[in-house]
This record gives sequence, structure tokens and C-alpha cells, in this order.
Amino acid sequence: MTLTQLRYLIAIADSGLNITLAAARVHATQPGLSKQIKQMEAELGFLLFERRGRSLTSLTPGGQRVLMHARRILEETASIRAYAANERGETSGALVMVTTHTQARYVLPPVIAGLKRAFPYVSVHLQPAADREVLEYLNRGDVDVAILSTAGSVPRDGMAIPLYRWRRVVLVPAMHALARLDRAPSLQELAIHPLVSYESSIQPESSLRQAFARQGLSWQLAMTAQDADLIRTYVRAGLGAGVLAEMAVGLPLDADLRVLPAPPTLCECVTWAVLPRTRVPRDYTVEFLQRLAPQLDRRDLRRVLEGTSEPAWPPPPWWAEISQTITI
Amino acid sequence: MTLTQLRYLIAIADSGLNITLAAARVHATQPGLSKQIKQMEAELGFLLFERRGRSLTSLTPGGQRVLMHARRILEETASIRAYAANERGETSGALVMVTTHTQARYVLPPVIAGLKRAFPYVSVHLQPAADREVLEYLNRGDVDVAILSTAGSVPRDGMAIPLYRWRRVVLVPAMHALARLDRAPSLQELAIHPLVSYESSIQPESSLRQAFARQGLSWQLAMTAQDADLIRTYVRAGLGAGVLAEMAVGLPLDADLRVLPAPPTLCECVTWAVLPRTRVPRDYTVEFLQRLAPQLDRRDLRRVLEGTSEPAWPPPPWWAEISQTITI
DNA sequence: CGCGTTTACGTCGTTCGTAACGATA
DNA sequence: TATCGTTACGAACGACGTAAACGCG
Repeated sequence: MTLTQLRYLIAIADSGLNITLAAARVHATQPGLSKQIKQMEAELGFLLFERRGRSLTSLTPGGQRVLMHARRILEETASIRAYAANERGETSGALVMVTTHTQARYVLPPVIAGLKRAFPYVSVHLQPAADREVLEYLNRGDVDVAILSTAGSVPRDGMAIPLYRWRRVVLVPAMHALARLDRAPSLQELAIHPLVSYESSIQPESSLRQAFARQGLSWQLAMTAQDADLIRTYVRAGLGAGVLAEMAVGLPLDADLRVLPAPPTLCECVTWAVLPRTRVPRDYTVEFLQRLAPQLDRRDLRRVLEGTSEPAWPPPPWWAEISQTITI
Repeated sequence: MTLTQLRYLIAIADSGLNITLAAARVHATQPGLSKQIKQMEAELGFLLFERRGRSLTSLTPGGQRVLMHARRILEETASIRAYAANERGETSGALVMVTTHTQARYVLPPVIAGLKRAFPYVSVHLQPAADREVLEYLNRGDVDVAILSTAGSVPRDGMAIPLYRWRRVVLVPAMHALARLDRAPSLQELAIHPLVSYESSIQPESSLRQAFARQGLSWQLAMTAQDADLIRTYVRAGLGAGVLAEMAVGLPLDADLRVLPAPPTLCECVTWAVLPRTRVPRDYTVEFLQRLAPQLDRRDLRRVLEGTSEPAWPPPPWWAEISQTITI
């Protein structure tokens, strides 16, 4: 058993059991992978893959077990390499982040721009994903940091660092009935209008859906979109009142739209950075988090990320300080 | 970076930085290890060891970090191999356990004998250690299971499985003043006599010491020994009243000695099996635990040990069932 | 017939062990 | 001078890539 073999196993599993594709991804030849897998199976004494004819159809139970351990092992080797790169003071590398549209479009641009000024040789990869896909990417292990928001709950797969808190806002055309209000509408007032919001509102665990349900209100979701720009466009087109993140309504505001605070009963959201557990982050990754949430102490951050102190997020002293809200 | 290099690094660290000794332990030659370490240092870009002249004096901070990751990696590879060996139905292998004298002498013999009947080709290594050393062995990673007792606290380094509960007893010569009592002496009654007990009683966290301290009693520890046989010998010699584990006073009892229950205020002890976290146990290891604590459900045991379900020991339903006490 | 896997084979790189050398106590 | 780590060298093993064969849709 070698690290190469384990890397090949992971590559094949992550390439949909296509050895040729996996070979390209690891910069090797297909027969090479084929042979190494065979050799590993011979050494372990059981098959890693189910085969029909010559093609791989699925992982065997044993294969899944080995895959799990292999991921952990490769994660540790990556940590060693990352530590070494930090130690050498290397400033080049890749920062792969997976995040939702709102973050990518409204929050991250200035942060990433600043990061690139500090680390010009870092190539930043921004992988957009729907809310629930984000953590899947993280668990597959090819992502350095996930940026996502929750309303209430703490993400559990990985090391979750609270970055900032934000509220939702209601966006309506200037002619809309709600536009005359000079205050936050109540949930009741909101419920009588058709709404336009994020796709995640469809899901049963959506906080918007639950807020209405808790008060026994019936409401109508006129349409959903992944993307705040689209929501704004359709609000302008008169499809309904938009419910979206405050970060997404930057100033200067379009003259034909009005922004109201969301109902107070609609809970606050928290944006988190989630890092794979046990992975040692590169210096520029810490720099990125630092820029994203300046209130975090850099040494605490590194200490927690390196696993030398137990996380137990969110720790009381920190949590109190996370009051600052980034809005551009 | 290869698995071999990481294995060499661990071997050198665990051999007191003696490369020659480490080479012998991993069945390789000394120049081989020397070269691999050098190569690894070149690849990582920093030194793993501090050197004075040609000899290694200590690990560098970086070396300690790499060593930590290396241990985790090798642990995972060991898990893969163990799983494979189980899958192949292999019945040979090594079971290395570290434990205290009481367990080794009074509890384990019939269990190990039974295990050897079920798995004749397993070689059992019994590593005796003082209470506090036990967990060090475990953390170094060359031990499969530690068997140890605590009074109250739950061992934290590793996966702790409660096996059985036991109480202490008071052992006195037939002529001793306490021998006339037909009941458990109180702590007060015990305090006026010199005592003979385990070496761990010297330490401040000793439950015996704390029990006296809590009641503000002064007491006298006449002598200590690691080993119940010695305690019994010195009790017989008239040095004082023995306070020792009930398992250590087997029947038939020597005619010249009397056994009394310990004071009720002296708390109950729990014997634990502690396994290295994340290590997949061999089938015979599970069999061993099963024989040691028959009340544990075998499937639960394996499920917990394989890490597929979170432990959170002791879980309420189990805990209730751990009432059975093994006394031979 | 295209796609993907397996098998066969030659080359290259790497590792390993033996042996000689050097430093240190 | 004995012990331990480093360097040097030759042999053997193993991994990799190219090319061809095989199954399957």
C-alpha cells in the first residue's frame, strides 16, 4: 500500500469510477491506475470495486471503508505539505473556495481583491454551488474553505468559524403597497403579498418557510432564484416583494426600488467559513479569513485551525464580539 | 513523501532519536533511514531534527508537527490493514495490551485463556505499566488496547469502553482490631490504623487520599506497592490494614486474613478498555472485549469501534446494564 | 465502430544493502 | 577506541508510459 495507490483510489471514486478520467486528473496514464488498483486489491485480499465486464460499477463495502481511510490519509499528507509550504514562506498556491452566489457576488470581491494584493501568486478558484451542495464539496476534500450562511444552526461537517451576522431585507418596487411603510413590515403584512426569494426557500428547513409556519400564516412564493440579481430583476418586473440578504442591496439603490427591514420575527443569519477538519491551512487562507472577518484574532484563528486547541465553536468570548456586519 | 519515510520518522522518534536502533526495529538498515529522512527534509524544506555534530538531539517544532500527522497516517493505514485482515478471516496476529497489575493478575487470565482457545494463532502481549503510564503507551500507538481502572473520571485519550464496576475491600490479619467488625468500617475507623495500599495512593488525585481529605481526616499510609500480592504479604506481616481491589482477594481466602467491605464513602471504581481512537480493531480484539464484558452487545461494540456511530460514552442505555461485576 | 479497460513489454528511476569513511564521546 | 551517522556504489526491484488486444454498447 502506497500513498500513490490511495490517491488513485480517491481519484477514481471522485471521477465517477472512470479510470481514464481519473488518470488525466492525477496526471498519470490509465493503465498505471488500473494496475495499481489491481495490486492494492491483491494486497488487501478483497475487491475495492464491483465490476461488470471490464467497467467499474460501484465501490464494494470494503472499498468504501478503504476510501474513507484514504481520504483521511491524504488529508494529513496535504497538511504536512501545507505546513511545509508555510514554513518555507511560499506565497504561491491555490485557494479553492466553494460558496453561494450572494457571497461570491456581494461580499467576497473586495476581500479577494485585497488578498490578491497581499498574495499575488495565489490562484483563487471560486466554485459556486447551491446551499446544500456546499458541504458536499467540502467533504470530498478538494476544497479549502466553504463560505455559507445559516439561519440559526451551526454547520457540522468541518471546522465552522462564524464570520459575521446579517439580516434579510424586503425589496419592493416604488409603487408597491409595502413601499409606503416607513418601518419593517410584520410577517402578517408580508404574507398577503406574493414573494420572490432564494431557491432554498422551497426546502422545508427554510427559515422563511418556518417563520410563516410558526405563526400559522399562509403565504405565496411567486418565484425563486439562486441569485439576488435575478430576484431584484423580477421584483422590478412586479412579480412580488423580494426577501433577500441585506448585502445584496448595495448603495446607490436603484431609484425605482425601495428597501425595508425584514420582519423582526424573521431570524438573523450567520455567515460561516467552514474548513475541512484536520487540514492545516496555508498562510494565505488564514489571511483570507482574517480579511473576511477582521474582528477575529489572527493568533487564535491559527491556533484553532491547527488543532492545537479544541474549537468548541462558538466560544463565548468570541461570539460576543461578532456583532460587526459587513455590508458593502 | 512516502509511507516508508513517515514510518521511519516515527521509528526514530520512538527509539530516542537513535537511528541505528530504529533501523533494527523497522527491519531496515541504518543508512536507509538516514537517507530517507534527509530526503524528506529536502522535500519539505526544513529540518525535522536538531543535530549536534552528527547525532540527533531533538525534534524541531516542524518535526513534531510532521510526526503528529505521520502517526495519524500510519494509524489509518493500520486500520486499512486490520479491516482487510478481518475481511480475509485471518485468525493470526498480535494483540498488544497494556494494563495494571491487578487486571493482569486477577481479571485477565481466564479471559485471555478463553481468547486463546478461540484464536490459537493470536499472540498476546501483556505490557504491565503503572496507572499513569498506561495512556502514554496508548498514545504512542503501539498498543491495541489499554485496560485500566478509574474512580469516577472517564479516560479521555482514546475510545473508552466501560467494562465493569468494582469496589475496594479492606484486608486485615485475623488478629487485627478491625477483624472483629462484622460490617464495613467507616472512614473514621479506618483512619486510625496504618494502611497498606497501591502506589497510586500517593498521588494527590488518588480517590483514597481525597476521601480522607474530604472528611478532614488525617491518616497514615504505612506502605505502598504496585501489586496486590505484595499488599497482602505486608498485611499479613502486620504492617497495617490493606485497601485493595475486591478482585484481588480471590476465594478460597487465606485463613489468617479477614476481608471487610470498604467504607461506603469510598467511591466505586470502573474498569475501562481504552482503544486508540480511529483504529479499526481486529476481530480477535473485539472477541477479547466481548469476553471481558459479556454484557456488551457485540454489534454495538463493533459499530462504535469502527466509528460509524458516535460514541458519547457512557451512553445511558448501556450504562444501566453495567452492573455486573467480574470477580474470580 | 468508439469507448474504456486490461495485458504485455521496455525503460527509467528509486530504493536497498554492503562497505568504507568521519566524527564524537 | 567504540559507537553512531554519513557518503559511495552496485544490484534489484518496482513504477511508469507506449502499444496492442479485448469487451461492451
